[in-house]
Amino acid sequence: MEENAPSGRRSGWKQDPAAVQADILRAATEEFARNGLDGARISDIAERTRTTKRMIFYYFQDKQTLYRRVLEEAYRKIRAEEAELNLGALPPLQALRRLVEFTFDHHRRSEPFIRLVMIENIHAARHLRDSDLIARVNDSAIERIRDICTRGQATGEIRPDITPLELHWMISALCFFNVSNRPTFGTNFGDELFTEQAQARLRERVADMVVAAARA
Amino acid sequence: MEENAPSGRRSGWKQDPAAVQADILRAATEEFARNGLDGARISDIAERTRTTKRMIFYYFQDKQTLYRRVLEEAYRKIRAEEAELNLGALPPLQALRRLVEFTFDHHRRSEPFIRLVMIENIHAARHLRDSDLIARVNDSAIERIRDICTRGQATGEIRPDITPLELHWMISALCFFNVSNRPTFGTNFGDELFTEQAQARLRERVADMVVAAARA
DNA sequence: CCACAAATGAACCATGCGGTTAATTCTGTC
DNA sequence: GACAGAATTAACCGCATGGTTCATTTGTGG
Repeated sequence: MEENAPSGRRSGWKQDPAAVQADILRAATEEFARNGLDGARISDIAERTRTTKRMIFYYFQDKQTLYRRVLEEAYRKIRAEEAELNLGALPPLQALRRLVEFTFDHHRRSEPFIRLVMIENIHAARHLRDSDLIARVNDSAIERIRDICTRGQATGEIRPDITPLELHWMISALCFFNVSNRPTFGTNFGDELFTEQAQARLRERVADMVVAAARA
Repeated sequence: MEENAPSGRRSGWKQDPAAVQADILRAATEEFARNGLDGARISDIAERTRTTKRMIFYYFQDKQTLYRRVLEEAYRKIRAEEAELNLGALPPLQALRRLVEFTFDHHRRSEPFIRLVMIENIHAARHLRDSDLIARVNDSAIERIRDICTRGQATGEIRPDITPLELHWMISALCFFNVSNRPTFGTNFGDELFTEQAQARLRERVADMVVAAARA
C-alpha cells in the first residue's frame, strides 16, 4: 500500500527517475566544479552518468538550469553539514574558536563547493540571485554566530562593537581563501603552507586571530 | 635620426604595431577578467579594439597564449604598483599596519586583477605555472614583509614564531576575499559590509587582526 | 489487456566560435 | 622606384557543442 520513497530501494524496477536525476546532479556537480559553467561540457557530464545526454535536457531544461540546480543542491548540503555543529553548550569564546576550527576543516574537505562559489563569484552571483531556494538557507550561519555574540556580550567576554556579520566575514575570508587560492598562492610562493603541519598551525593562527578580534 | 619609442607618438604614421598589441592586451584583459578564459569571446575582444580579430591571432598565436600574456601583464603591473610603497622608514608594526591598509585599498581598486587570479585558481594555476616571467615577480612581496619581520623580531616587537609567508597569507586572504567574494557574500548576507563606512571599519579591523597576530 | 503518460535511446541539427587563407597595403632599403 | 618583408583586411572554414526530433520502450490505472 505504502509507496516507496522516490529514490528508495526499487529492486526489480527497471526505471527510477529520481535516482537518474540524482545521478545527473552528482555528475554535473563534479563537472561544473572542475571546469566552470562555460568550461563544462554536457556530453562530459553525460559520460559520467549511467544515463544519456538526452535525459539531462529531459529533466533539467538547459545548461544554466542544471547549473543552478547544482548550486542550490551544493548550498543545501553544505549548510546541512554545518548545522550538525552544536555550540550552545560551550562558553562564547570557546564556541567561537570551535566554529572557526570546524569551518577551517570543513572548507578544506569541501573543495567542490568552494569552487562552485568561486565560479559563481566570477559570474557576479547571477545564478545565486536567481535562486529563491537559497535565500534563507544562509541565515542560520549568521544566527549561530549571533547567539555566540549575545551570550558573550552579556558576560562581557566579547567586545560590544563587533557584529556577527563581521565575524562571519573574517572566518569565511580566512577559511575560504585557504582553499580557493591554494593554486596561485602555491605557485607563487611555494607549497610550504599547505603541508599537514603548516595547515594545522595555520588553523590555530586563524582561530587565534578571530577570537582575538572578538575578545573584549 | 633617432627612432621613436615603438609605442610613442607616431603622428603621420599609419602603422604602429606596438600600440596595436597594447590595445589588444588592454581589451583582452577587460574581456578575460569579465568572462573568464572559456567565457571570453575573441570576437568580443576584437570589437573592443581599434583592430580586427585577425590581428589578435597574428600577434598572439591563440586564445590561451593571449590569456597567458594578459595574466603576465596584470601581475607585472600590480607588483609594480605595490613596489611604490616605502615601508623602510616606519617602525615594524607600523609598517605592517600600513602594508595591510595599503593592500586592502589596493585590492579594492584592482578588481580586474583579482578576477584574473580567481579565474586562474579555477584553472588550478595551470597558465601561471607555464609562465616563467611571473615566477620571481612575487618574491618582492615576501621580501618586503621579511624585512619588517627581521626588524621587528630584532627589537622584540614581533613574535619570533611567525613567518613572512604566514603574514602574507593572512593579509592576502582578508584583502582578496573582500573583493573576490563580494557577489556571493552580498547576495547571501546583504551588502551592509560593502558600504564605504563598513569598508573603512573592516579595513581597520583587518589591520588590527594582522598586527595582533604579529605582535609579540 | 488496453490506453495513455512517463521515460528512454539514437541519430540529427544549427550555429557560434576559434582559427585560417589568400590577397592587399604599408614601410624601410638599395 | 622596385623589391622584401611586415602589417592589415575581408572572407572563409571545420567542428565542437548545446539543444532537438522522432520513434520506442516501460510503467500505471481502469
